[in-house]
Amino acid sequence: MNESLEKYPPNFIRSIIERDIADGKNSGAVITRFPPEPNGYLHIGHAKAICLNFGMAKDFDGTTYLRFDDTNPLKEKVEYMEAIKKDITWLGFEWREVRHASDYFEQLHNFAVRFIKDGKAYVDSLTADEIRAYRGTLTAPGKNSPHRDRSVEENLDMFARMRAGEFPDGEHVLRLKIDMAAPNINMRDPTIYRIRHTEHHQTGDAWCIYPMYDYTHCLSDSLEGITHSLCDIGFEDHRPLYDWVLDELAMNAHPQQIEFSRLNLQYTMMSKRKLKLLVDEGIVDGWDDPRLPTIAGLRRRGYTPESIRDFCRRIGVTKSDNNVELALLESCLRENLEATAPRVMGVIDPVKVVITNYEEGQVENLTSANHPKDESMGTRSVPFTRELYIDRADFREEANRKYKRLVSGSEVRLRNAYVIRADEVIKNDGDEIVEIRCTFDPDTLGKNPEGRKVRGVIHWVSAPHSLQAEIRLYEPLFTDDFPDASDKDYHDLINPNSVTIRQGFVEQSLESSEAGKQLQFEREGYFCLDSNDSKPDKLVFNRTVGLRDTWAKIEKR
RNA sequence: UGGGGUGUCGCCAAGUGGUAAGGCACAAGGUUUUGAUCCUUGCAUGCGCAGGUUCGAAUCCUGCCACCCCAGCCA
Repeated sequence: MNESLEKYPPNFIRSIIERDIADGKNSGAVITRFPPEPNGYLHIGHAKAICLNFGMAKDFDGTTYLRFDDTNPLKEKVEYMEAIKKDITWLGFEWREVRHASDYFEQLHNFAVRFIKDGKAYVDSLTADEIRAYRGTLTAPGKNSPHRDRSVEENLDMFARMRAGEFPDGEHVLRLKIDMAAPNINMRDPTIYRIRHTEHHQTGDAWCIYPMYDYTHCLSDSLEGITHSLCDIGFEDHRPLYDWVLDELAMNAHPQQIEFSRLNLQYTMMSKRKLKLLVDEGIVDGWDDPRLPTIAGLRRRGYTPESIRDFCRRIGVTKSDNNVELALLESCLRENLEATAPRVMGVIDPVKVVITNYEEGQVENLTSANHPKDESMGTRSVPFTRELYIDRADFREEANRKYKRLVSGSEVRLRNAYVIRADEVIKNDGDEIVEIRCTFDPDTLGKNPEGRKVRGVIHWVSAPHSLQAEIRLYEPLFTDDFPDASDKDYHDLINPNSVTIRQGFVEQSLESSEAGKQLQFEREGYFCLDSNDSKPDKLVFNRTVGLRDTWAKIEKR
């Protein structure tokens, strides 16, 4: 993929950065950060943020920090941090440095003490419920806490004792003293520290008070010298608080927070909380289940980093609500795989074909191109024998002229091999076809027969040489196109056919295929070996995505 | 009902006062030993609605309308 093509097309964030550079703001530097909380796996919505943060910085010769927003030890795990790093790297991005919000705990604490000394923060001893009641509502102003006017000395003393562990969880909090009547609820004396007697995955038992997001994020950004702090639109009305904290502290660096809208993708959900439920309830196979929109799931399914980056570029960056069609993601995938995936043959729903005029025991090694347009991908040898498998959908006893496959009494081309004619059908007691007896025309290898036109081409494998394989076909996990927006419980929206298991046969050359390597099963779609379940003696393939299927559309009419 | 946002083709999205890019999807045709790919063509007298300013408005002004987000000691 061309470097310049990888650049983001025009968008409002790019415009802001360009203007800042032109104005000489930040001496022309562009420093961004990707700040995930390690409380779950990354999904395609995060990919949008990753591509934006890393991509934008790269486009302007800037750099990007990976910062774990680890201010809530109750929900976070090192396992998630490792998974996040792996996913970002796999997507093709390099961070300048890994940081943690917890790296700044000491500085954050010092700033808090400064706020107290300046009379701009106080220890509140109301319960959580009382704080909520005092906050007021969307339309009614809040009331001042009775503890709001504690003296600086008392606040200092109590905050020190909070840190020293003298109080149980929930007994006190530290709040900023702003304005309980502010129309923006985020400005009604936000809580910035709470007591949590919990071990932290990075700082161990060094702390029993932990700073909250709004307070931590802006200061972490400032301390790192972030120039453009890109976040999702949910934080738009937190921006006044972001700016307030930095202004009150007169921080040297005051990053600019810019909000963009989250990705909404058809037939899936992006909420980390709900994804975790799907995993915890066993509705899916784990965070890397190929039906999930997680980066790990997409990877296991067979998606490529290039296709995901391309997708993120094509969906653009705006502040408007969006409902992106799955077809766009799939189109990016197919475009990438069309060019890069070697072709092979695999039969998903096999039925036996016997070529009655082909000598028993004979084996011809036919040469097949690995790609129809890219000769550099080379060729491979595919064995042809008397007994083959073809797909059930590629044979009909009767059909009209639109059907261009094998029909009783007529001919079809076997891909990369001969033209055959169907002579006889053998069925079992259940009226199910068990064998199709055919004859082949030996003069049709690499050339068209004389005097007649053969319209169809179907794929096949040699019965004695092919390898048995489990093939997993996927459909969307949800039946509703935007399950997150549905009124119904998500359990009632699960697609019962989200995975279909088939026992098929694939050509011999796949014996040594590696997990995750993309292949095209000709006429079927793109597949890869499952990284978790495939074994040398039990191959398991995931269908990443099917080929565009014009025939299915015609047939539907 | 307070505050903050958003409204350009079925979906995404450029556009920043000079007469509606592009992609996906869809449709029609051509090539083809993948009903794939590729190629060609078509697809908004119109930019939430109504007024106004202007020679000229998706872009500026006014007033409406619709939708989304916010009341964690989560991020």
